[in-house]
Amino acid sequence: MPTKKVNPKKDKNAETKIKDAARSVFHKKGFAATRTRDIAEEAGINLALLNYYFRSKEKLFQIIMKETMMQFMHSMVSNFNDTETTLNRKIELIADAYIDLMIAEPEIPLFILSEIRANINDFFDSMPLGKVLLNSTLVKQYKEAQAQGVIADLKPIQFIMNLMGLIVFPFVAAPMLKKIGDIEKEDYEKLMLQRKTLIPIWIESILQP
Amino acid sequence: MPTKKVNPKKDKNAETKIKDAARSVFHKKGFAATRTRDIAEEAGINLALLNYYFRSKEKLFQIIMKETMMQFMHSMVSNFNDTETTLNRKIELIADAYIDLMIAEPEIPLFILSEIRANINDFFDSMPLGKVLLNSTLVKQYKEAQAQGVIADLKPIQFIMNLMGLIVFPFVAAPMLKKIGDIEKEDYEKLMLQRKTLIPIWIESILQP
DNA sequence: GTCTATAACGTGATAGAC
DNA sequence: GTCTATCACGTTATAGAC
Repeated sequence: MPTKKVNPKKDKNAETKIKDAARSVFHKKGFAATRTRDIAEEAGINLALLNYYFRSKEKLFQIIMKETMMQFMHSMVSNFNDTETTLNRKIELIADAYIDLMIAEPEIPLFILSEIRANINDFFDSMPLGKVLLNSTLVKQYKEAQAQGVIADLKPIQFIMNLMGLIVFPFVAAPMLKKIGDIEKEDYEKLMLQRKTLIPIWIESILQP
Repeated sequence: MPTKKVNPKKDKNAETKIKDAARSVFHKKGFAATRTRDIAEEAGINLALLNYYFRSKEKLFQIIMKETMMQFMHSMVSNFNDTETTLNRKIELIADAYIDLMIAEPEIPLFILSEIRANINDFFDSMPLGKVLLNSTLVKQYKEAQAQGVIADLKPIQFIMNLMGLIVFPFVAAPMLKKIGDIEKEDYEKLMLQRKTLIPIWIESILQP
């Protein structure tokens, strides 16, 4: 059995190189602004190989889009439906997981929002996200807490908007906010890490009855 | 002196029709995904007229982008720098103005965020938004309140992220949130109107020391 | 599997008649 | 000012040699 190579870049075959490059370029520029030549160049392969392996730009994009959505939704769905954790703890875990993900891949949220708008039905047809969130354990616990009167009377969807807005918006608007605040990348990440602990506190104070 | 026509669509000349169509299509699809033929069709004019009046797609886009940024920044800068209003009142006015604007033109926030990312330096070079917000009256009042210990110790930029996130995110993510919550356009607008009064309350409770 | 060369197509832009 | 016809170019995709 051959030992795994140490350098992860060196032992990648052409197909993997193309996919990785495609992910990077699509995430940064979106479908329409991306040229297949950009991807080939970034991957360091011949342009014809892209079509050889993936048939078309469209098909390659669909693969990347699907994987990216899955990656983004996965921790959401699993965190939202954990039956072992309290409401407050879930909020901590969600903030933690998403901020880590977006520090690692800051292009993802704006990519998803832009491409979903361009192609709204394609994705929701193939993944019935529809009722998943509103039937989640998190929302059940939220409604229960409301019935007990321990949190404010606020629609679940408003609560989710607040939670996601506080978590995601600073990443979606990062280029603008960095300019406004004259903040370097490393300092911006520190601000985001602070928000991991602050957001659960803020959400709690918002929900005070 | 000729009386103004009643129907605003009928008396528009070709140049105005093109600009209005361009704004609409660019806002919806962004620069890269927009074809000049889309604009011409939407405007109901001949494709050649677009170049006759605006020279190029690029030039036309720059005009739209500049106007849109101005529209979006205008109420921000003026509200942020009003010396007659208290901090709490400013937050109310900002939420009110922005939610009204985005109900009227829901495509604007995602358009701006996407195109700024694609073209980050072009815009901030021509409009020195840099220090405008952090030197604003609002931020001065915010710091003053902190010095007096009446609000929590939280960096101004974090405060602005929260405020903007709570206001803007539901519009940026509207297509996704509508699907998740199974919400129609009119009901979604009602939720947004509720947030006008809720956001100032939430911000206040977040800032509780 | 990988390359070069080129076909096929879409899009931005213009020439020139009216 | 407005139109038709067309050019010029960039981009996606493929044929065919190796």
